[in-house]
Amino acid sequence: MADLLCRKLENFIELRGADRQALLGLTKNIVRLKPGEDIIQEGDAPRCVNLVLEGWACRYKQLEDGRRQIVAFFLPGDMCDPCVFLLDEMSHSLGSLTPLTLARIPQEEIAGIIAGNTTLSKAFWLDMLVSTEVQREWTVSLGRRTADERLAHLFCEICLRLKSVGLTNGHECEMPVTQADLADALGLSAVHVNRTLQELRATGFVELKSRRLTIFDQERLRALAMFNPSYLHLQRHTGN
Amino acid sequence: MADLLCRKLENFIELRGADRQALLGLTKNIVRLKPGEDIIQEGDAPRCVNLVLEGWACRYKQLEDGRRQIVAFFLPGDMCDPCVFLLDEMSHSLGSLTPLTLARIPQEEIAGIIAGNTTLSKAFWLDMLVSTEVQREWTVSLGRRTADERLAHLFCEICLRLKSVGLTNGHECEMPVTQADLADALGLSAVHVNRTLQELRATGFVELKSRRLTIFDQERLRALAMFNPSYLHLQRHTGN
DNA sequence: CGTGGGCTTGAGCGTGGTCAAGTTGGGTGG
DNA sequence: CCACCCAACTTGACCACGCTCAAGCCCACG
Repeated sequence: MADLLCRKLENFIELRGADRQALLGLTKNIVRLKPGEDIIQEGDAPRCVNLVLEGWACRYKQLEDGRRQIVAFFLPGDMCDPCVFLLDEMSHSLGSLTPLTLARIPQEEIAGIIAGNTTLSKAFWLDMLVSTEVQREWTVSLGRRTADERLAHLFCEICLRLKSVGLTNGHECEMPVTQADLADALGLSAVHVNRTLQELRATGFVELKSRRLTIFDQERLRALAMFNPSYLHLQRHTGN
Repeated sequence: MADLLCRKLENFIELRGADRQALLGLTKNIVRLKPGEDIIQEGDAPRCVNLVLEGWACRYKQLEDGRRQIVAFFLPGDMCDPCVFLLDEMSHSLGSLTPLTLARIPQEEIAGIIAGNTTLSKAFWLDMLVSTEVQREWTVSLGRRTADERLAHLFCEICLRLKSVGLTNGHECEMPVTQADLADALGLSAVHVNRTLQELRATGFVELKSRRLTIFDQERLRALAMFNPSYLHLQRHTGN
C-alpha cells in the first residue's frame, strides 16, 4: 500500500533504492475520512501534499448556485499536486468519495526532495505533467464527446490508471462512486448517467454494477470512446 | 515584447535583475507563423519550449472523426509548458490562431535554469500550476456552465490575463479569433456562439466586434459568468 | 421492521446542434 | 479604383440529446 506512489512514478522514470526509500518515508501522518468529507476547502491555504493510500477522492469546484463539477479523481497512489503549497490559497476543494486513507506530507519534505534529489524532482514534474494531460482529456470529453463516449472514456482511463499501479488486471476494477458523482465528473445529470449506463450495458461492452466495473470488450469500448492511451504516458511498463 | 514573460512571472514571484536577464536571454530563435499553422503536432517529440511573443496560439486535440477541442489559448508572454520536453511525445497539437511570433527555447536552456536557479525554478512551477488551474476552470465551464456563461467567463479570463501582462486596461482588448475558434474552445457550435454573442451584446454587458472585445459592465459580466479571479493567482500585482 | 440513500423509470421540455441559404467585408488582382 | 472572391458571419427551420421534475423501487443498515 505504501509503495503505490513508487509504482506510479516508476511508470515514468526509473527509481533507485534510495529514491524509493525517500518516497516510502513520506507515508506517515495517516488520516482517515468518511465518504463525503472535505480534505481541504476552497479558500484554505495548502500546507501539505495529500497522498491517497486507500479509497477514492476528488477535486471539485462548486458554483455559487450549487452546481458542482468534479475536475479530477484521485485513486490510490495519487498525490494531490506535488507543489500546491507554492500557491497562496486553494481555488477548489478536495473531498473523499469513499472511506479514505491518506498520508498528509508536510510541504517541507516535498520541498526538500525537489531541492535535493534530481530524479525525484523530475518524477514530480512528470507526475504533474501527466495529471495535466488527464485534465486536458477531460476538457475534450466535456467539450466534444457525447454522454456514452464520455462514460466509455472515463472507464478506459480509470481502468488503465488502476492497472498502472497494479490494482486491476485490466478487465475488472473498483468503481466505488455513485452515479451522482459520475454525473458531476462528466458534466451530465444523474438521470442521464443512469440511462447511458444501461445503454452501454446493452451493447455488451461494459457493465457497472454494485460499485464494480467489468469490461467485456476493451477493443470496442476504446473505439467508442476514441480512447488513445498515449496521453497517460505509461509506456515504460504497461504499454497500452 | 521580450519582457512579457518577466511581467507574467512577476505576478507570482519577485524576480531579481539576474533572473530577469536569464529570462530575457531566452528570447532568440524567433519563428513567425501564419494563422492556422501548426507549431508542433500530436505524436511529435517535443524538443523545445515555445514562448509566444506576438499573436495568439492554442493547444488543441482532434478526435478521429474530426471533432476538435481547443483546450488552451496562449497569449503573448505565455510559455507552452516549461517542461514538456520531459515527455516522450505530444498527445496534442499546438497551432497558431493569428499571425504569430514565437521564441523556440531549446530544452537545455530551460533544464539549466531549473537545475541552477531556485527562484526561476519556482517561477516555472508556479506558472505550470496556474496553467493547470486555468485548465480546471475550463473543465468547470464545459461541464456546468451554459453557453452564455461560458462566453462571459472566457471573456473575463482573457481580459484579466492580458491585463496581467499590461496588454489591456481591463475594459477593451484584442480578441483575434474567429467564432469557429471560440466554438471549439467552448464546446459549442459556431452557430450557437454567434447567437449567444448577439444575446450578450443585447444585454449591454459586453461586445465582440471585428476582433476587439469591449467590456461595458465588468461587474455584471462577472456575476453572469460566476467568475472568481482567485484561480489565476495574480494577487501580487493586479488584485482582481 | 423501518428508514434513507441510491437507483430506475416516465413524461415533457429546452438548450444547443445541424443543415442550408444568404450576407458582409477585408484582401487581391485586373 | 473597382470588381471579384472567399472566409467569416448571420439567419431560419427543424430536430435531438440531455435536463428537470416526480414518483416508485431496491436494499443495506440500524
